Amino acid sequence: MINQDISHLFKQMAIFLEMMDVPFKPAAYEKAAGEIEALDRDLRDIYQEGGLKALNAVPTVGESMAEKIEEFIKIGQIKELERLKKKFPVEVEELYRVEGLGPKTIKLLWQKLRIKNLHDLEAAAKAGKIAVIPHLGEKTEQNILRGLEFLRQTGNRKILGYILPLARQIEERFRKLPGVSHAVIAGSLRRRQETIGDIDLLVTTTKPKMAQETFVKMPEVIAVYAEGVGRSSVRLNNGMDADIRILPPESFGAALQYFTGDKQHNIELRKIAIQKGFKLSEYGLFRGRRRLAGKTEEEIYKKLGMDWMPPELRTASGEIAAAIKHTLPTLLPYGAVRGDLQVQTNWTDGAASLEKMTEAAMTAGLDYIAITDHTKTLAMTGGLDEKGLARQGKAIDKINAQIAAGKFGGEKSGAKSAGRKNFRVLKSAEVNILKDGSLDIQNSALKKLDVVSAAVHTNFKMRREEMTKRIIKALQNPYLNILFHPTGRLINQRPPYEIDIDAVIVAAKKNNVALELDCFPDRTDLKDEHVRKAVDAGVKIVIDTDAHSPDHLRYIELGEATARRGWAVEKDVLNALPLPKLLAYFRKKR
DNA sequence: GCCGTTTTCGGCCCGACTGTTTTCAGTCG
Repeated sequence: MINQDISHLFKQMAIFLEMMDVPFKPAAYEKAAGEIEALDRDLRDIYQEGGLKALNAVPTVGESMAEKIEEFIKIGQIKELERLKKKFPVEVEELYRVEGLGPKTIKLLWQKLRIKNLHDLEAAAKAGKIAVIPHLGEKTEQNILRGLEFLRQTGNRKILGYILPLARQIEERFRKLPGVSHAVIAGSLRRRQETIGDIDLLVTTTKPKMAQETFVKMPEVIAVYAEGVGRSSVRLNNGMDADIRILPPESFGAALQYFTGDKQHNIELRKIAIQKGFKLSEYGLFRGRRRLAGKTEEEIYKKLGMDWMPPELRTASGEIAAAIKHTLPTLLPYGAVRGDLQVQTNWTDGAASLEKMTEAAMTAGLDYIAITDHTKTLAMTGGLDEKGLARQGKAIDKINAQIAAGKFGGEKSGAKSAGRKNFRVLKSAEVNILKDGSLDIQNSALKKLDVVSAAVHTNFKMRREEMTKRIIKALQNPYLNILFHPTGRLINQRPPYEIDIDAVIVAAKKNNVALELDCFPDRTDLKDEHVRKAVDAGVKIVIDTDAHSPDHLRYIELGEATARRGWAVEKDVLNALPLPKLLAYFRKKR
C-alpha cells in the first residue's frame, strides 16, 4: 500500500504551503491526505488499472495531485515537495503533531532558532529560548513542553484502523504460500486494541525456509534485525517492527494463545496452570514432559477448566473468572450493526453528496443511515440552521421516495442498490452543544427529525465540573437521542476533555439517551472501558463511523471490535436493531 | 488545487479562543 506514504507527503505539502501563506492549496492537500488515508484500494493498483484518469476520479484528487501520485509511483518522490524541503529542512509533520504548534510557529522557530525536529524543540523550550522570541512567550513555551509530554505518553503506537488493512494483506500473502496451514497475526491486533505497537505474525508451514525468506523480503521491510528458522524480526517502512514466528502444527494453538496475550491475561492463566500442576508456555500445556494440549487454543482453555474466549476480552479484567463459571457473554457478533447513525455529507463538511453516501451505504449492505450534518454554530463547516435542516429534509424525502419506488441510483448504480426498497435515509443532525449546555437548534426543528444527536465541538478547555454539567444539561433536552463522541479525544492527537464519565453515564440512563461509540479510527470514542461501564449501567450504545466520505463506512467493524472489548452484546447496541424497532425506540421518547 | 443543489470559473476558511499584545496573528474545530 502506498496510500499511507502519499497521505503523509500530502500532509507535508499542506504544512509547507501554509508556512508560505499560499491560500487554499493547503486545505486541498489536507483534505486529499485524509481521503487517501481512508481509501480501501491501493493507489498503485488504481493507477495501474486506469492511469492518471483513474487517480483523478478519486474524490478530492484532481489533475495536479494525480500527477504527483504518478510521480511518486515512478520515481519514489514528489519533486515539488523535495524543493520545499530544501527551502525549509524541517520535520514539519512531527512538529505539527505538538498541540498548539502550527505552520507559522514552526516557520518562526526555524528562522529564529533553527529548530528542525522534536529534539531541537524540546532542548530550546527547556533552555528558555522560546519564551524570549517576539510573539511567543512564557505560556507558549510551557504549552510546547506539555504538548511534548503528551506526545511522549502516546509513543509510537499506531491506530488500529490504519494498520488493519496492512495486517490483513500480510496474512493473505502467507496464506497463499505453498505449505502454509496457518498464518495469523496475534498480539494487540488480534485483540483489536485501539493502538498497535508491533506486528506478530504466526505461521505453520511445511516449508519454513520459504516463509522466512518471504517475510524478510516483503516490500515494506526497510531493515532486518534478526533472521532465523524459527523467528525473524524486521522494521517496516511505517516505523513499526514486525516479527514472524514459524511453528510446528502441534504447538500452534499454544503459540497463538501466548502471543495474543495480553500480558496480564497470560500471567493469570499460567498461575491457574501451576495450581493444577501444569506448565503453560508458548509450546503447549504440559504435565511434566507430557503435552496435554497445544494444537488449538480451545483445548488449552478447556484443559485449564474454562471456556475459550474471544481475543477482544483478554485483558485480565474478569474474563477468566467468567470463563471458569461459564458465564462469558455472547458478544455482539461482527456484522450485527445494521445502520450507521452518523454520516456527514457535502451539505456541511462531508466529501460526498447525500446521494453518494446513500448509494455507498446501500452497497455496503447497511439497512439505514442517518444524515447528521453539522449545525449553525459550527460556522467552519457551514453548519445548517433550522431552515437548512428543513431543506435537507425535503431532499431526504425525495431520495426515500425514489428508493421505495425502486428508482434510486439510476443506470450507473447497478444491481446492488436497485433491489433495496426497504433501505431508508433518516433525518438527523449533529447538533452543537453550546457552552451553557443548550443545543443550537430550536426544539421545534429537532422534533421534525427522525433521530436527534448532539456533540461538543467548541470550548473544549472547560473545568471538569463545568464540562460535566454542560453535557448533562444537553442530555436533559427532551428530544435528544444520542450523545456523539462523548469524550472528544483524538488518539495520539488530543486528550479527552475533562469530564466525569460516570456522571454522564448516570444522566444518559436517566434521560434515555444512547452514548455513541464513534468508530472513526482516530476517535474510538467511547473507548472500550467506557463501553463496559455504560453497558453495565444499562445505557444503550450506538456504533457509528462518523463517515465524511463513502470509504469511511467500512469502519463499522472497528466499532464492533471496540464494543466487544467493552463486553457489549447485541441487545446493548441500538443500531443492531432492524429499522422499525429502532424507530419505535426513538419514537417512544417523544 | 479542487469542485459543480446555482458556477467549468470563481468560490473555498468562519468564529472563538489564546497568548501575545495594546490591535492582532496563530491555532483549532
